[in-house]
Amino acid sequence: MTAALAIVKTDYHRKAIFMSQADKPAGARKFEVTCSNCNLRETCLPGGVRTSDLERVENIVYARRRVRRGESIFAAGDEFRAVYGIRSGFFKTSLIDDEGREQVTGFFMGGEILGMDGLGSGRYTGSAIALEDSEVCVMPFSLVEEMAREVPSLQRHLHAVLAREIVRDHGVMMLLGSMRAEERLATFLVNLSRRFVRRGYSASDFHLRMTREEIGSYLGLKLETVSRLFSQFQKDHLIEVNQKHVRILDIDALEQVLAHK
Amino acid sequence: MTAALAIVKTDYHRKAIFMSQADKPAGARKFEVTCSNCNLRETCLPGGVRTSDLERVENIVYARRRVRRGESIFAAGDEFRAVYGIRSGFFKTSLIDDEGREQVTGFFMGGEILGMDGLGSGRYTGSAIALEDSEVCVMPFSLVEEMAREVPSLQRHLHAVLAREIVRDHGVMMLLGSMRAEERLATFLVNLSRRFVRRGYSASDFHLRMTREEIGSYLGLKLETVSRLFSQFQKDHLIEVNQKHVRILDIDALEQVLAHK
DNA sequence: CGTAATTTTGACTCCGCTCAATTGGCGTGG
DNA sequence: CCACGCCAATTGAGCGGAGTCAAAATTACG
Repeated sequence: MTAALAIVKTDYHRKAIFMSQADKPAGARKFEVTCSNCNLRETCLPGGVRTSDLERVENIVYARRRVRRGESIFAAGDEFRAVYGIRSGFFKTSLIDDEGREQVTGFFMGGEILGMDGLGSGRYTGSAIALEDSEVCVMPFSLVEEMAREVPSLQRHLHAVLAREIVRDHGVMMLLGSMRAEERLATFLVNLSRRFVRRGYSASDFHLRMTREEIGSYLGLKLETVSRLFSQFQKDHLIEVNQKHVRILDIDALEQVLAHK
Repeated sequence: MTAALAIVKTDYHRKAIFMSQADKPAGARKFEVTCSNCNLRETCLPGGVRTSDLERVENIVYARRRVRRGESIFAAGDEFRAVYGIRSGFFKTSLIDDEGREQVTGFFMGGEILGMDGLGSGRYTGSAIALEDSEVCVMPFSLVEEMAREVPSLQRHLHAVLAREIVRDHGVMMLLGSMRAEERLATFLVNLSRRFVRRGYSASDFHLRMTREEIGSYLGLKLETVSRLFSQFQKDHLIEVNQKHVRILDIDALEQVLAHK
């Protein structure tokens, strides 16, 4: 009990330090949904933490923050303070190189974690931008680290989340390094579909939140090529496309696109 | 003192469990060089751990392991038990996809850490293969996690190492997604050069441990293209190449290759 | 020392890029 | 409500960079 109180105290101390305009608590809203009853918990940071520890662990969510479409939750070069769990919405992360070229490094949705790239250097190396109105859970990293020392299951899951990002990146490297254009787009669609399913959305019917240019950047293709491939896939009865709306007609065939070189 | 003893005891317990043919301690050799007097400490896992804690932390190096050129320290699918700090030598990491295509995901040298991709799933997702006779420090991950809970500076550095890998991967994504062939190879050479310098080797004169095919796989190019680019760079007096030996003649010009699209 | 592996170089091909014009969707303001 | 303008997406024509196929040269290694 003493220990628990000490932790709470520390939390408030940290919160005072951490407080900023951008991340201030949204009043009582904070407690409407806690990690305990969040349906995205398993993919998110507190995943795998057992119920008895969860009460303590959910204190790492220091605030919720709403972001509108087009806004960023952090930008390259910003001081690293927190990682963000996506409560709702859709994001892209990207890097800008010296010549101003944008490289989209990923698309992220509910339950996934943003901002881990800042952990090494003390600054975020990329930016995270909302592609639709969204809400994120702000998890000050000093709290995460502190709690991870005390709750092994949280520590393990933090490591798993970091490793998952590394594995994901390696997958993208494989995609960019050794796949042809059609395979890249098919992979992209299949991957999106799987992630939507897991969140209870339709596997075959969804709305793309990103532009052809953003898809192209992510896949190492030009936007015209992406557009042509969508048309091609439609002609081949693999999908139906209408602007940002996609319906997958033949997921097996789409997966076959990957299978035969 | 009691605490210290308890840890030591735990270490031995873990070691007994962890013991395997592949990773068994190489007798007394283990203690020739410890983390304290290892010149690669700063890049490696114990980096940033202060001297007073170092004595405890160096117990995470449970053994040294020699690997000959061509041998792997772990392969995709192997059970994840440890991460490996490179004591000496040179490695590639790679993935094999369903069609048997290899994608080289990175090249690694002294002080760098291998195996972190296994952390999430309990199995390594890629393989690490020595490109020359090498030696690695075996760090059982259960020990690393345990110690990270007790030594905050180790915890922080572990996170930094994981994040560094993520940032590195994002850099490769940018390279693969938005650079032309010459830019890719120039980036690769400049990057190698910088890493050699930091380890006390020549910035301009080095031996490539990998084949043209491996470079090509890493850079998303065919081996013939890599070969042609080497010849091209030589013709332009940027480098001198003779098979695996490279001498950089004009590092500034090489960096310029990146600058102008 | 002989065989296999790696590297280089050439000739040709083709996938994805560039440039350009057109269409469609959507919010804003008259 | 429609007209306008802006941005996103589509589609076409032509080109060029990197891939493919092939052969020769050089090196590594058992």
